[in-house]
Amino acid sequence: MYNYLMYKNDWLKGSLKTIILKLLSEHPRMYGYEITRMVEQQTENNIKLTEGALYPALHKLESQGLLVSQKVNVGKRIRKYYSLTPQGQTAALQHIEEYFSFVRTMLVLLSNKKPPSSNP
Amino acid sequence: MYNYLMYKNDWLKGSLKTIILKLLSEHPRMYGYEITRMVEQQTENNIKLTEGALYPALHKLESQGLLVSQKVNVGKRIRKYYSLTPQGQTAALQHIEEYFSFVRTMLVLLSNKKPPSSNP
DNA sequence: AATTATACATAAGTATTTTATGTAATACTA
DNA sequence: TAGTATTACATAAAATACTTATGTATAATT
Repeated sequence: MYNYLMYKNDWLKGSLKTIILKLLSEHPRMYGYEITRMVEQQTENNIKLTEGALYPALHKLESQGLLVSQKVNVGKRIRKYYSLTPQGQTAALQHIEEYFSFVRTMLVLLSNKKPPSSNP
Repeated sequence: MYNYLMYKNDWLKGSLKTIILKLLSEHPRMYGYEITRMVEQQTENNIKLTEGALYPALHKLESQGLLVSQKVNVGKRIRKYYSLTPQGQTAALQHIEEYFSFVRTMLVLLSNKKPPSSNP
């Protein structure tokens, strides 16, 4: 139905980790589905995460020790809540800082105006 | 020696096309090596394109009709100059616009502050 | 003479994402 | 109450883009 994102380009590639770390740094614990919903809500449906990308990314971050998960029964269904480990907290802050730095660099590159022509 | 970029992350993935289109929209023609140099210069070495990524990207943009190339002999060496086709010009403007829109969206997501705690 | 810079190119390997598929409970609606 | 949509997890094949490595060759510098 939907692509990964409204933006047809690949800009979001590599930003999934950044988004996950950011949301978890603002919320004590979240589960996967909740993350997709919150991203849609906060970006007014401009960014839509796909499950096929999100769940493996969460698993990887957990295997790297940045996240821990906890399964919680909700009725007969299971929710898997993720939260940042202490290591993950540090990594998240640094990661987000670096992202801003990256964006600043890209904006320098993309905001550059054509240099004045050498003709008078 | 260097990675694709100083930023160890994958944020630049998918932005290579954007960078190429931007530089070519500001310069009537450029060749690959020149693009890598200009990106380094303008980003103070924060972004370094690798040839293994750049050349295939240029080829692809050309095959898509956004660029045309022209080989020029410089001494005994060959330079391959690229420039935007009319279609490429339009695409570049739109692409860069969309990139800014994407960045704005990401910044909304990543600048969100923790909502005030419900405790008094 | 040797190294660095210029200038192109491709190919194997890796990583990330898309797309598709699967399972199952719960909620809504016609 | 039957069908659809939503919630909620997961994985696997295919596509894609990039890194890393390699190759060729000229020109400039040390």
